[in-house]
Amino acid sequence: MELDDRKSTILKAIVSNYLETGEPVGSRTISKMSDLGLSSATIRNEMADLEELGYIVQPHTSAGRIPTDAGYRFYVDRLMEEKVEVEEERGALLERVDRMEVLLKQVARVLASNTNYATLVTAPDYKKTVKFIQLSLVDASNLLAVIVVDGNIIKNQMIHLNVLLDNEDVLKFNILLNTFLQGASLEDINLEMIQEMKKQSGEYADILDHIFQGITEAIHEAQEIDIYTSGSTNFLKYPELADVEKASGLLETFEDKEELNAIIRETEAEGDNSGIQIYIGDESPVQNMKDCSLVTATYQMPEGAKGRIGIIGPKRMDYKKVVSTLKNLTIELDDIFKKSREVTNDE
Amino acid sequence: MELDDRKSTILKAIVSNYLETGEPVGSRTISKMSDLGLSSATIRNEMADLEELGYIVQPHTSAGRIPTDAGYRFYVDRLMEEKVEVEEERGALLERVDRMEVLLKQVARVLASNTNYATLVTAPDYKKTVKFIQLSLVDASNLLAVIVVDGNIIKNQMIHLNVLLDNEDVLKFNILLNTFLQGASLEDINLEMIQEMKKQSGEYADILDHIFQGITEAIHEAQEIDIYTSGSTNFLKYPELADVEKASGLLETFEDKEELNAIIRETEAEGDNSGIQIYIGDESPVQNMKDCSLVTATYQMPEGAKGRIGIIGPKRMDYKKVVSTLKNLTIELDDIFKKSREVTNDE
DNA sequence: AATTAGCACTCGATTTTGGTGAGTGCTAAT
DNA sequence: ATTAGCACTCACCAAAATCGAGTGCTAATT
Repeated sequence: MELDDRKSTILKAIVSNYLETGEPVGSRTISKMSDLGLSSATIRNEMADLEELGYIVQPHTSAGRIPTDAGYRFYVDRLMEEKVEVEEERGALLERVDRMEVLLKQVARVLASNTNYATLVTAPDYKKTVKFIQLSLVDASNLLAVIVVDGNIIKNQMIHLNVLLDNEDVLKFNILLNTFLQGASLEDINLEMIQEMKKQSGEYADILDHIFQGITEAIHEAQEIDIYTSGSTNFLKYPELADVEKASGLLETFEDKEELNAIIRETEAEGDNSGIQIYIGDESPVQNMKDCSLVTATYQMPEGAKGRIGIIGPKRMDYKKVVSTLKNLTIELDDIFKKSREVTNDE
Repeated sequence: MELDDRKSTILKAIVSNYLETGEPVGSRTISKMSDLGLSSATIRNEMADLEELGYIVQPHTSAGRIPTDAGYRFYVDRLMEEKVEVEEERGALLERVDRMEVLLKQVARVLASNTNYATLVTAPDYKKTVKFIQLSLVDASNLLAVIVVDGNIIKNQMIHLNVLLDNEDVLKFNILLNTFLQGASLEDINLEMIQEMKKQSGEYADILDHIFQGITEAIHEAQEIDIYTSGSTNFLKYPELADVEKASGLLETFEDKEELNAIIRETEAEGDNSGIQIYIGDESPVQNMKDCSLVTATYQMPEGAKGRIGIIGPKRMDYKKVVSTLKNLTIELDDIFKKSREVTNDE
């Protein structure tokens, strides 16, 4: 199934040309464009072969050829020389921001406006163990619970009280909570643990119940996976996706964070080397996206937590540019994390 | 410019019919549909008058009539009898949720799925005075600032330290901060105030600087206006909006929270009685939305803070249903707020 | 044996044509 | 004031005609 040099060259020419123009490309075009110095007739013969091998198809008789998924795949794997080389000079795409949430939103936005595709960014998957818990009395009837999770994710929960507590009580609770929960991973915090704590707290058992409820909610919240998107309207810029049918399917998928998350998780499962993964057409995990390609990259925080950046666009996508932009962005992002350990924070 | 009864009846018939079918409606249809017992010829004469008055137009010669913006306006103001009456029995559309953020997202979602239009919901405009500030030492080099704003909005900020502080220092800061800032409205917290505090803190001035920076950021964040949207893909369901041109304009507007916010603010400015406002076509504040109608309603929290719920759809929209749904939702929402003062919280 | 020129052929895209019918405006009769 | 009647308009649709890019095949060329 390996292609000889000439076929490769021709396939590459076809794909490149199609990526640029979006029109099926004919033998004459290739004959003139490539430096092989072959007539269109010869090219035609080769194209017939490439079609038989499954790399290209004719949308209809008497039209030029367009790449199949396999054709794109071959192009991406073997033919596309990455001009990447991390364009140092272009300098920073990202503005340094301390808040994780804002930073990742920015990444999604910058990527979308740089590539003109739809983008998504997942928050890093922290270890998620409890680092610190604090209750404080905001006023007579409101207790504020603050939970700091590894990676400095902070969650708050306001707890309404129907008994009066003084600061001393609160202090006691704080000690109790921290003794039990500090260092515990979120998944491990379960009913047993809570039962045990209640036992130790004696008289305060029912208030504690109330408090636990709040804390549990906050913990659930901390476990939610955040996902940021941008540029979903870019779908409409590409004629091959712009019909109502497809576009609304895509946009719905893109609005549904749950599903997006499932998708991105799935891609994550795949073993990975360079950090860049490309899913072309039917290779992608979701039916709705069969006319699209998905390209993802992994970024990493100094502590090892990883997150993903991805773009979704038409199969006829500027893969070179996308891969290059993605690489640059992850590098920049890694860098920001490295340099800015000093400030991290909430939500 | 007032219409006699007959013209009104005819106009109403035209609009109703058009809302249902989306097709231009002809004289024969009206003649048969209405109970006026008039021939199509008579209707035709009346329609000619209505056209002259600017309430209806023909998309082309030899087509039926469709309402103009003025026609819709007249319908909405005078002809549409609201079947509303708050459908008690239908019961709760909303699930009770404590977290404001989740609740409002839910409102947007429910509204979108109930009406099949795009929806947006703004967070209530709290008074925004500082209720409580607390610093705590998370670990040796991280200080956590928690700020609770009136309405129980909570913001966190992690502050990295390059000096060692002990709990006593932190306690001192807490007292200082609360003395100065408690009860202050966010807008009032300015440089002068901070200068003053620094003076009083003496030796700790430069650490305080660092801390203020964090707090200021958190306050800025608290001032951001949250806006939640849902169902933007519904635009594509309406043929009159589904061409790429318009749809992408709308979707972009809808993705841009800044702009949305500006829009909703603008509508707010308008004096208002029933809480429901309707903007038809060109009446709407944004060019992109000239083929749409915007309907907004105001909800209110017991403390008086107000927020808005809105839907955006094609001009040919089921105004009755929308108004009714909107009214029911705001009532339900007001109710939830009333009943659930006990728990409020973060973000 | 590989390449190429030449040619008939295919088929989507675009334009042209003509027919159909819903709906109108106007006039004359009721 | 209303209505029946009629000529007229024009979007819409389908069928037919035209066009041209691009093909596959064959026979000639290197």
